[in-house]
Amino acid sequence: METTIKDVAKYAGVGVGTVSRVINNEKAVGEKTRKKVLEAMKALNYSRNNMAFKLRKNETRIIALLVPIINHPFFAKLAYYVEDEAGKFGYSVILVSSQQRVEKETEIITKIMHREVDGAVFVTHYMHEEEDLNKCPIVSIDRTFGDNIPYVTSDNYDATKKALKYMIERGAKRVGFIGSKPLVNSEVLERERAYLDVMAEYNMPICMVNEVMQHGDEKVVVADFLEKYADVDGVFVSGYTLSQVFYEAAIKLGRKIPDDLQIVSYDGIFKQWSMSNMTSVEQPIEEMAREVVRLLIKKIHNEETSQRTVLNTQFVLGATTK
Amino acid sequence: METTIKDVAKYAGVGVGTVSRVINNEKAVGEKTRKKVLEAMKALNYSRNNMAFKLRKNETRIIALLVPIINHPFFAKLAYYVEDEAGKFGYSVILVSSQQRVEKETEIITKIMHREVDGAVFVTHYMHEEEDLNKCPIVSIDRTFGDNIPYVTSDNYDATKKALKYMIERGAKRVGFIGSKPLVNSEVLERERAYLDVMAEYNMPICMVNEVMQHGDEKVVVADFLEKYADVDGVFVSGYTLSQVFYEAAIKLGRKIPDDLQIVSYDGIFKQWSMSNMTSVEQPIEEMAREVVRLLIKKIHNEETSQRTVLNTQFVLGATTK
DNA sequence: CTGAAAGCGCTTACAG
DNA sequence: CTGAAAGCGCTTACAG
Repeated sequence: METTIKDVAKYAGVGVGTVSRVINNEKAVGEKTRKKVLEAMKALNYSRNNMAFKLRKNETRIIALLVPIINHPFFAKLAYYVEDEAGKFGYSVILVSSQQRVEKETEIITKIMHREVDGAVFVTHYMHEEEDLNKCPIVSIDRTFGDNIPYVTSDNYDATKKALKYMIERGAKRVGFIGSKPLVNSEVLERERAYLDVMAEYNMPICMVNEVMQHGDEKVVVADFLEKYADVDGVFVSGYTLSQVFYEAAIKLGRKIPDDLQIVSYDGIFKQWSMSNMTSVEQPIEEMAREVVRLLIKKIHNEETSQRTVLNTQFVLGATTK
Repeated sequence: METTIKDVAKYAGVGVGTVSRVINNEKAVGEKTRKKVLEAMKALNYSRNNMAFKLRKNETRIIALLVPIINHPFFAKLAYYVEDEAGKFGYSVILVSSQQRVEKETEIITKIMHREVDGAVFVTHYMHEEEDLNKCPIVSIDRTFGDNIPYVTSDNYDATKKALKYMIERGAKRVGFIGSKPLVNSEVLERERAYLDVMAEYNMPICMVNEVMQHGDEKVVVADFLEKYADVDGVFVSGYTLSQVFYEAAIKLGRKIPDDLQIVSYDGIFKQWSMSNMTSVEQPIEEMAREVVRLLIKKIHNEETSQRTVLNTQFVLGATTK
C-alpha cells in the first residue's frame, strides 16, 4: 500500500489536518510541528495522492488539445508551445488527434463533462452540436463558433491580399487560388474573400478551387486545378500540405518556378522540417499557441476574455516568387 | 452545482448504490428500477464525475509520453500512434516535450508517484536517477535502462550494416558515419558498432563523428565533419534532422549526390513533411508506438512483458545512392 | 496553532 | 434485486 496522509499523521503524532497544512505550506503551523511532519513525510516517503486532491478541489489541471492530426508541422509546433505555456500555469495537456472524425470532438466534450479535463482548445474544423459546446470552457484557433467561444487567429484577409498583390506587381497576369475549405465557420474563409476582392480590383478572372477536402485528397485536387487552370502564372496556396503537394506537381509538369509560375503559400515554411524554400505567409504559431492557452485558462476560471484575438503574420520571401 | 449520483438517487427514489450499478451496467438490477434510474439520469442530465471514480479505482487511465520535442517528424508520428493505440485501451495520453531538460524526466516520475498518470513511455535520452524509475510503470524506445524497463527498438545493427554495405557495393571507397550520441545506454549505439565492424571488415579508415549534441548543434557538427573528412564518398547519417542538415550542407559545398557522394540515413524519410528523397533505413514507427503502449499497459497491470522487443526496419531506396 | 469531523462523488462489500 | 454504510485520500470550516 502507498502511504497516505493518515500514516504520516500517526507517525508524526498529529492530526491529518495538520499534515495537510504543512503539505500545502500554510503559515499557520508551529515550527516544531512542521518539522515533525516533514520528517515523518520523508521517513515514510510520502507523496500526495493528487486524485484525492483534485476531487476535493474539483479541478483536474488538465486541458485537452484537439488537432486534426499531430503528425503535421503546423499542429506539432502548435502542440509544442501549447504544452509549454500550459505548463507555466501548472496544467498538463492531453493530446487528441481528431483524424477528421467528428466523434473525437464529441469525446472531448464528454471528457469535460466527466471532469477528466478542465477545458479544451479546438483546432479542428468539423461539425458538432453547438449547445453542449457553449457550456464548456473551450477556445479555438481560427474557428468562429459563436459568441461564447473565444479564439485567436491571424490577419488572414490582409496577409492574403498582400501576397496576391506581391505576385501581381511582379508580373503575374493570371492569378489562382487553391485551398481546403473548412467545414465550419472559420477565419480561414477570409483568404478566399481577399482573393475575390483582389481579382475584382485588378479585373482579373477567377481561377479558384476551394473545396472541402479529406486528408489525402490533395493530389487529386491539385492535379485538377493545374489542368483546369493550366495558364495561371501565379498561385496562392492555402496551407502547408497543399503547398508541398502543389509545388511538387508543378515541377513535375515542367513549370518553371518562379519564372513561369509564382507561388505564395499560407504556412509554407517549416525550415526544420523540409528543404523547401517557399515565399509564404508565416503565422505566429508560438504566440497563437500561448495566447490560446491563456484564453482557455481565463475561461476555466470564469474570467473575462476577449472574443477575438488577431495576431500578425509575416510575409517571408523565398525562391518561389520573382 | 453539477448533478451527482445522490441527486439521481433521490429523483428516482432509489439508493445511490443502485444508481451506481446501472451506471456501470451491472446485470443485477431489476428492469423497472433500471428504467427509473435511466430516466432520472436523463432528466437531470447526469454525467459521472470521473475524478471520484478514478479515486475509488485508484487508476487515472492516463499515460504520459515523454519525447525530446514533439515538433519533429519522428516524434510527432510516434505521438500520433501512441495516442491512437492508448485510446483503444481507454487511456488518454499526456504529452511532454522534455526540451532536453532533465527536470522534465523527473517531473514525469513525480506525476506517477502523485497518481496523476498511471505510467509513462520515455523516448528521451537524458540522465535520471535509476532508483525511482524502477518502481514506476515505465517503458521506453531504444533506451536500455536496466532489467526493469521494457523497451522496443529496431534492428539498428543489422540495418546499419546493410546500409553501409549497399554504398560500398556501389563504389564507395571512403565511408563516413555521423551521428548524435545518446547520453544514456541506448540501442542507437549499435549503429556505431555496426559502422566500426564494417570498416574493419573492409579494411577502411574510420571517418566518424558521433558526439553528444544539443538541439541546434547540427550545423556546426556537420560542417566540421565535411571539412575534416572532405574526401568521403559515402556517408551514413544517423537521424532525421541531422540528415536534412547534412544534405543541405553537402549540396552547398558543391558535392554531387549521389555521383560524388552517397548518403544513407536512419530515419531520413518523412514524405509528408519534406520534399527530400533520401535512401534511408525506415523505422516501423507505427508498430513501435503500438507495441510500446501495449507493453506499458501490461506493466501497469503487473502483467509479464518481454524486456526487449526488436522490430524490423525497411531499407528504402531514394535518390541519394547510386 | 491544532485536532476531530464532515464532505468531495463515487464504488463495493454486507445484509436483507 | 436493493439500500445503508463504509471508505478511497484528501481539504476545510469549526471549535478550542
